Amino acid sequence: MDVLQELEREVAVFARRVEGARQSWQRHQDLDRSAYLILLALDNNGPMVVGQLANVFQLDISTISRQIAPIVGAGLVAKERDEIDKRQVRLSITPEGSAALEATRESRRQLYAELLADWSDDDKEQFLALLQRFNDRLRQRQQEQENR
Amino acid sequence: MDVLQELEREVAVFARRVEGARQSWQRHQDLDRSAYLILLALDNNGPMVVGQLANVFQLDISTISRQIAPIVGAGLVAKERDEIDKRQVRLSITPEGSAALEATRESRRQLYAELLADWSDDDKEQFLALLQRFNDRLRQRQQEQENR
DNA sequence: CCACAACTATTGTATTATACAACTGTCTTA
DNA sequence: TAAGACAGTTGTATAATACAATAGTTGTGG
Repeated sequence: MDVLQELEREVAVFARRVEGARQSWQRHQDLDRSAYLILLALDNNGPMVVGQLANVFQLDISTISRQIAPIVGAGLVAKERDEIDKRQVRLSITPEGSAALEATRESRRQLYAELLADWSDDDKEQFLALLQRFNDRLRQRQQEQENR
Repeated sequence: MDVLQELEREVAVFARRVEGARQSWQRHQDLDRSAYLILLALDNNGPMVVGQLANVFQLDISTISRQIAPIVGAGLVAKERDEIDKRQVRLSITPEGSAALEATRESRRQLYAELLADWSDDDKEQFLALLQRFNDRLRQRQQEQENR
């Protein structure tokens, strides 16, 4: 068996499946994918400007600009011009945003608890470690591609 | 550290990243994602009808119907009405389709060889096994959701 | 046995996520 | 200080998807 080929295939299927599952998984009150990821980033890193988010997600600034509109409208993130460089727009998570993030996070944690109910702690930790390693590698590669 | 929560997050990032990487990874002659996955399925399972493919990928029949048009046009899959049930359309991979699939597969195998260059064989096998297990679980869950 | 309901696939239409282009306002530098 | 670089927004285009309407085919209950 060619492990690389199998892995490649499994990753392709995985991406497709996770993507497809988005709609059906999502409970009504949950944040949608882009909002969730943006709030996660702001929660993790503290306030960020639009371009930084675009960079993190490897998306066009215009895409982020559009994705933040509804979550700013909903009061989940605050938007203010940077005082030092007035071109930039600084985004920070609000208390309401934190609450919404926590709710969605909990809802998803539940889902994963169910999905991985029969996995040993060791398996879960292994999977997490390998996924993180793979993600780091992908991030690194994307950086390289930019600087070329 | 909450392993489930970390895992959930890592999966979300992973899906986003793999999705985003699609364009930049894809060499010019390679099959696009939908063509690649459809040819993989036909190669694996033998001839299938449109509805079966839709079921495998959890997509609407109309979506598959549209996705097969270009690959039929390119001669990579053959399309014929089922003789027994003339409503159905039977799809099978052609020799050209097999060749195209093999080429894309090899190109991706190369990419993965590079991405995972410093992984031990053991790590790769572990990751593959865990991914497969997770994918199986997702498939199973989607089945459950349908029958409800 | 046949009319009508169910099913398969296609095509029309709408939505969503995305990128690129044009533009505005701000900054930096020669 | 004028010219170019930069950050973000908004307009427009494209791609992937779902749902609705339709056409052709099959199965079934009176």
